[in-house]
Amino acid sequence: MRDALSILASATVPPSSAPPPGHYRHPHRQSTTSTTAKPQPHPNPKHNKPQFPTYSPLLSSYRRDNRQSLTYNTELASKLAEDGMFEDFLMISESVVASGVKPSEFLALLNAKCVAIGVARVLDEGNLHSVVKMLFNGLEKIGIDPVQMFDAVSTESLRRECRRLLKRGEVEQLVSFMETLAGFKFQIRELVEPSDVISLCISQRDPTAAIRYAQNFPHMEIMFCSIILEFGKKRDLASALTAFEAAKQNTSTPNMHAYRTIIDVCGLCGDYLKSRTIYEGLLAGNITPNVYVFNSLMNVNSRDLNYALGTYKKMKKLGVTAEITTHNILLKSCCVAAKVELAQDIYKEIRELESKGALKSDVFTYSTMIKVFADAKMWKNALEVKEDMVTSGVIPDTVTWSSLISACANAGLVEQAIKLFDEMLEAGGQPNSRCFNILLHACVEACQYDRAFRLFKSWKERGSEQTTSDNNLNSSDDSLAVHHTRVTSRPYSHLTTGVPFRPTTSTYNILMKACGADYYRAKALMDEMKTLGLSPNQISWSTLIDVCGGSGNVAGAIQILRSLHETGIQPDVIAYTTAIKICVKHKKPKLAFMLFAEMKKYEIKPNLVTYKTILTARSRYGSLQEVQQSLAVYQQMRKAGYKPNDYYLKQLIEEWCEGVLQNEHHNEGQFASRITDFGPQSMLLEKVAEHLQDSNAESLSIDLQGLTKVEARIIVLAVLRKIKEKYIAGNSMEDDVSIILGLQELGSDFIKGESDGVKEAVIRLLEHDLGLQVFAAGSRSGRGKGSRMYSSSIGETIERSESKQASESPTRRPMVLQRLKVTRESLHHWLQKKMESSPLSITVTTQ
DNA sequence: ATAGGGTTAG
Repeated sequence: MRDALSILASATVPPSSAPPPGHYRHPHRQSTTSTTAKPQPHPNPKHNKPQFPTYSPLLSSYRRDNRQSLTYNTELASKLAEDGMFEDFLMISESVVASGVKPSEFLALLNAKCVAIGVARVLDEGNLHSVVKMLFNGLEKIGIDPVQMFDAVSTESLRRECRRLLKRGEVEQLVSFMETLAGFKFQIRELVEPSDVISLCISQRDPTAAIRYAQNFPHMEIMFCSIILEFGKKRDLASALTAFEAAKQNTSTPNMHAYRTIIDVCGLCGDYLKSRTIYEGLLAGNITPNVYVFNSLMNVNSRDLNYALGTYKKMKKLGVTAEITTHNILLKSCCVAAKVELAQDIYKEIRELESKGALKSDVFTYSTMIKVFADAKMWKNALEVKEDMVTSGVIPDTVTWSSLISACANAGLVEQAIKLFDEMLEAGGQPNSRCFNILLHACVEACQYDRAFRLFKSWKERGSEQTTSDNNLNSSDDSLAVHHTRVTSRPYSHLTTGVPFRPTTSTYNILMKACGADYYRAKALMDEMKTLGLSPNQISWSTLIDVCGGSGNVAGAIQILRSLHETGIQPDVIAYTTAIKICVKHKKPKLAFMLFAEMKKYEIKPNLVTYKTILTARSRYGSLQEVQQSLAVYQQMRKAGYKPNDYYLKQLIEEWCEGVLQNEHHNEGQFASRITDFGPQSMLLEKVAEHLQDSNAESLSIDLQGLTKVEARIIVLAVLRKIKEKYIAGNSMEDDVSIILGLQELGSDFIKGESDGVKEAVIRLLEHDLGLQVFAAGSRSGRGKGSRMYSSSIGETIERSESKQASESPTRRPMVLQRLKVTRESLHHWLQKKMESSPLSITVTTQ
């Protein structure tokens, strides 16, 4: 009591004296009381009601008489609390308790409503945290349980504050508040819905706050898992991982649930490698993952069949029992990898385990297996699985039926698909949009476009009938069925499904494809889709481009692509590839290349299909520039990591190169080489591309090292063709053409291998076929000595030259880079001759 | 707590 009073007294002394030692004072209050002893309006302008002033008569009277009644003191405390002056409230409270009043007694006498108003006031002032903490600490020190002091009304003001912070998105404030309240044993779950707090943390990408909040709950592990999962759903792997690490720190025993959750999240975020790292972390810590962790790991990595199988083995080795889900995931993995046989083996194994009672196949097992066969177009096997299923007493669900129908659709069996659809209805199955779509697609795949439209129309009509007149269902049902039976002589029960039909964007996309080349019909479908509140997706646009182009309207197709940009939709690779295909199909290679350049401008990466499509744009050789263009595409393709095994381009290059010979009197129409002679790993196209690059224009050196005869021939011809094109364009030859053959040990034959016969083949081509002059030019011997014009007897010349060189150095035979030189003069002569025999070329030059 | 079905380009 004395202590409290002296503190109280010090609060009123002028600023010249020592600052008040009160530990209840927060900085703000301290400054106002120390700078002025005079009354002063509350610093918060919104706060109209003046605070309980330090000079108030109540306090003065208190100072005058220490021995006032308990009632008076509690009234005073309530009043102070009501005005939000909790420092003073605490002083009074402390003095009351110090005078021997039991905290619970004091508490009972306090006006709870005043406390509630005061709490609300303090919270409104915005200095929530420190004030609440100060108050609670003070209460605790006195021996009053803060929770006890908060009745329904004041708790409601806490709750209101929580809602306000939540609405404002003040995560830090809210979570700190929660921590404080939880520290005083408040049931924070009752103040604010935990999922709302977590959601706020997730939306603000604040995993730390979420974890801090979760730590206040007895079942924090479960909350950690939901935090990890929620971040995953937001595709925020980094935050999910932070939450996961925190979860690990907070639990003494490894939380398998958290492990499997983070692994699932890795899958959601597309980072399957990370899931492996996490799993390896478990193994490294000598912790055996449970079956859920293994299932999740296998599922996330199901695109990598070997990994999934390896994990399965590891799991067995560690003594973890695989369950049906584990096997289902393995089947899925096989399905993705299109490994039908392996899937069959696993399926057999499952059935064997089942016969032993170790396992029970479920609807997932059968549906997945049906999908395996559906993808492989093995519809009969798919139907067999259905029989297995029926004998095992497992009821097919919508997904099972859909997969079965899809199996027939993929095999082009419309009738069978419809039969299954009917069977499904008879069995009481409820088709959904996906199922309807599969059936429509079955018709489209089999080019039964009319049928697709008829089905669509009947389903739509049925849908509206059901919504308008449910009572007339039966009569209209029958008449409709009978009508169709008469027209088409089939039982068509699928027209009367009794299930509402809700078309989706996919439905419309499938139907748009069924429009064939009828652009206006496809366009009308797209409009209809929009009126139903469905939005066209990338597939819709690509299909529309395809239909438009297919109708012969290339400009229209490109226009659609452009309009996509204008409406803020980024066309995807497929939209561009489709447009490029249209250009190629309508023999507009320039447009195709323009679109190809455009897509790259928009940073849309071409894929294998795009490259293959664009490379078919030039089916016949044209100008050097055009060949260069194709070759540039080829090089990009290689750079992007696609296999360089393109038949079209090789053919194009070969044709273009051999074109050099077209005007020679021999070789008419006959290629000396065949494209099939190129090895699969051939660097030919790379080399040709290199030689034809404009940057290489002045370099007249051809390196034939490591090439086969056929390849060497193509390269030489390519360079000659380039020279010819340049010549026609007005660029004359400045130098000899140098051909590098390879290293040769002096006096010996060429190093045996692929280069065998290259020299002879090249010389034959140049001298015999083209009538050019060729010199041998070993780099060691120089022009005067080693160079020798080849005569008609090539072999003899070489032999003489070689034996002479050999005798010069009998003991040590150095390596020499063998070269050939084609003289500038003979090239000029050849070009001249070609101009004469090719009037078109002359026309080009004179223009 | 995990697993299965539909539509676009070569």
